[in-house]
Amino acid sequence: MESGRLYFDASASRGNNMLFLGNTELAFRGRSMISMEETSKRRSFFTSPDELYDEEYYEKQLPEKKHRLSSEQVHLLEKSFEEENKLEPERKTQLAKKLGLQPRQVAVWFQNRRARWKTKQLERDYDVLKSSYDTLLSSYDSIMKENEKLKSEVVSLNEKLQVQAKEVPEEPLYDKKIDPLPVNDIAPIFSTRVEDHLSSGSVGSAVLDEDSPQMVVDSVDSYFPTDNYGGCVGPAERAQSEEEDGSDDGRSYLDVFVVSETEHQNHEEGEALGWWANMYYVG
DNA sequence: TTGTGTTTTATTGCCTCC
DNA sequence: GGAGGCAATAAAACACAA
Repeated sequence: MESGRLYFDASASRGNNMLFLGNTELAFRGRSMISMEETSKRRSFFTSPDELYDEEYYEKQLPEKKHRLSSEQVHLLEKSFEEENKLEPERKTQLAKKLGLQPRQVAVWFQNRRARWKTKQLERDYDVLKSSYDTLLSSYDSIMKENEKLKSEVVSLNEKLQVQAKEVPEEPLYDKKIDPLPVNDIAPIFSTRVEDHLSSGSVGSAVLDEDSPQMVVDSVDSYFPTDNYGGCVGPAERAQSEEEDGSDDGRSYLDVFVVSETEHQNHEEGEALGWWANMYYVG
């Protein structure tokens, strides 16, 4: 208790106004706490009860004053708040005694402190969400660029393949009966698999549409069948991240086994059916 | 010194829980 | 119905630029 302070407790039960000197209740009526100095400036401390109960006098002479807690008081309250941000009655009483405050003041302080904490927490949450959004957006942009680049690569390779097919009809590397896969068929194949991965993966609740980030084919391993080639992408059987493979280029790698529809049926009979494609997310 | 914005202390009203 | 929590708000105290 700071010496020489009178405390008004409108607290005790809302509306039943009491005045405290230290922990001693005094009969009083009014709204706020007043410092001893201010009290003595306006009238003597030992004002008669009649005067104290004179509403008009009180309102004219005693404007509302608020008492700032000392830094030691605040420090102790903060320490206590760190331990536990809720205040059970026993702790409230103990703290109040220790600090020389009214239990109601301690309760109010905790209440306001919780409100401040909540506001800060909201700000922190906002910052986290925003930075996560920004990261996602930038990786989405680079994936889109990469996607465009790869699409045009597929187009040009497909054209070359068609030219080659005309010039060398008996080319043994692939089956002449099979037409090159149109690029429009290839794109949905990859995007479908990415959707599967993202919607259940580490990015949480990512919801993808046709504009959403898509997976990029990084390289295709050497296993090409001699008489046929890919039509669809099989289930991703092993996934690895940069933590696992030691690379640190911001990409998440995923090896995907690529199969054709027809060969998928063959697989049931135990035959080899496709090739590994190394895909990655930029992120 | 003063005007203005921010922080802190306190009140009020409503809600939930026991 | 009382106690305690919370949101909204008031108002004193404080900080600071002009």
